[in-house]
Amino acid sequence: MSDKQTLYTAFAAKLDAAFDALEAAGTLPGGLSRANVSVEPPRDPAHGDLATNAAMVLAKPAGTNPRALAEAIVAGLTKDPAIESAEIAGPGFINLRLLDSTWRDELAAIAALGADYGRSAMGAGRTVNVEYVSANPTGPMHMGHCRGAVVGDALASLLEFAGHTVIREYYVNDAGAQVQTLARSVHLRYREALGHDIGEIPGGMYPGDYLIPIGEALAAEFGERYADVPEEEWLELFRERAVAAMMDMIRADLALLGIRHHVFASEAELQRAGKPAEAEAWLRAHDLVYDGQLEAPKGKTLEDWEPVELPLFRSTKFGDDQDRPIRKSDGSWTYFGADLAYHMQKADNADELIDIWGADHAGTVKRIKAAVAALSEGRNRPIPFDVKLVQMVQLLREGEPVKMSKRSGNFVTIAEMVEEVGKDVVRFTMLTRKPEAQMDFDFAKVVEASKDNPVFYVQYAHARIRSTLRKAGPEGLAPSAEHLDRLGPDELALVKLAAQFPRTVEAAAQAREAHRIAFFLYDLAAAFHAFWNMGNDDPAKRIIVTQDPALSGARLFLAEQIGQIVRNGLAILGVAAVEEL
RNA sequence: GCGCCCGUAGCUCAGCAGGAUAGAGCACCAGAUUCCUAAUCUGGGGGCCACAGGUUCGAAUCCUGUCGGGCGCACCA
Repeated sequence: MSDKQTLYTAFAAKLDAAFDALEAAGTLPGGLSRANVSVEPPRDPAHGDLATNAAMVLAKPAGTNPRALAEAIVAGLTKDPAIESAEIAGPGFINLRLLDSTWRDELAAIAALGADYGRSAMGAGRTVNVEYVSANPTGPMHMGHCRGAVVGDALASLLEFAGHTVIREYYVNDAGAQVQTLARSVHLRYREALGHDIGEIPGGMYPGDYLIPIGEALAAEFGERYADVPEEEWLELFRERAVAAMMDMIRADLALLGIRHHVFASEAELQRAGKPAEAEAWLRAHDLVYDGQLEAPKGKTLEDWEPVELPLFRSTKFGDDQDRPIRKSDGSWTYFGADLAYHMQKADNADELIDIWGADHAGTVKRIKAAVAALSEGRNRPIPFDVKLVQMVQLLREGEPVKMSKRSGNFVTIAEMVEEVGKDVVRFTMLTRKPEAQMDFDFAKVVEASKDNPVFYVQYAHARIRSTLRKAGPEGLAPSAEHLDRLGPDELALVKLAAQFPRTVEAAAQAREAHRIAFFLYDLAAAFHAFWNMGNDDPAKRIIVTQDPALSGARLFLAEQIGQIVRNGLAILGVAAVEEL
């Protein structure tokens, strides 16, 4: 896939060749590690188009000083016809200036690749499992789930764009005490639908109205059959029906955000299939599980604490603070015990695992990482595993916190949010902050049509481009690559920024940080708006200059490609690029 | 007490897996806008990157410690 090569990797290759030549000539000793050599656009565009730190990094191991080495490298590089100039600056940077034609060619490359511009092959052949959302199936999706959902989904798309095969997975916790409580709550609603007096919903039960229709459906189906019989006769059935209904609801909520998982993995099925027991057997065989006693919790005193012997996983061997129980004293699996087996199952079908969790689960990161580390040993292959913690979002309305009470079941749902501000606003806003930082989400601000609102600002850039292109037709003008030589420094500056999209994608994928795409789009939009504004003062700088079709054609072509990149970036984020506002 | 995350302009935040003089928006100050593609534009001031050490040619970035803020610390999920 040579067409996937970015400008930067192309020049890194040239630099490599220059080093080979220097080694052959004896200027450089052979075998130096070039791992720390970078080729990047300098922060200050005045320094040129590309900069490399090669001389500084290699000078010491080469036994020479940066300046002398830089001169030798420069001498080699200036032979390349694509390099207009190479000069040494600062402590030993080599600044390269490329021929303008390089940037015109890049513009043409954007047009040729279209929606594929920026796609990378870096993940080719690798399958990554991204598990995200995984909310307990006990109610509708609310705000607490939203950020992780968007972050996970955008990350999955980013990794796909960077060439990975991605499995989008949701772990359904349909086996624990919580879903039994759910089943009992639904049973109440079932009896209520039959006309029984259920009084107040007892504390500890799920009080939400969303369970009423489920109770009604069960009443219609079963009549009085399960109304006054012991729990054993209906609990399992009601659990299954309730979970199924909850998952339908959750899937619908996720669809509102444009999220669709490939795999919904059921904890109950996992247990029925005996996976946790398999995991335990293997771990015991390798002395990674033993029967022992838990230490009493530190920092708080539990009155009812008493030591019990439990099967413990040696997570301390892999960096955890304490060994962790995989089964409870009644023999049933702990959440961790099942989750451990679940990660084993995921590792069967992927080279790499990523979990997106809420920050409130931070305390359990070490044990699950320890579990996967142990599994890596068992699989005789490393299973790279990353847990991304997503911080909470505070909802505001005109700067005032939105009051929510879990107890009354009164929380802002994702459905309500999407209805109020729209999917694109929710998604983009969630990605305008790095996930591990807390964020505010102000209903008033995120829909504001102003420069202060990044969602709007990026959308507006795209809409402006599209409206200009629409306007060009009737004027007898069209985008054309024929006279790209008419593009001047202002236009090429825009191209240079746009050309950073592919490396931004790779860097973001490498770091597993989709929000970098959002920030890149904001920068690109800002540069485009600035370019546009020049036309306000000077009509000759407008995109459409009616009396100059050649120039207009070139600028329209430029605008079209900028729009293409905005679309490509927004596509990764799962945000629609609008034609008009 | 222990662990994890965070600490960058008055405010909200970026900072590209160590690079050149630390950036953006808001707010503030000074200008522009009967023209146009204006759901505005141009310019300016403002920083001990919490603090102290260390690694390095070079640190906001990596390491150690301190201080401050948030979260977590069950056989719960």
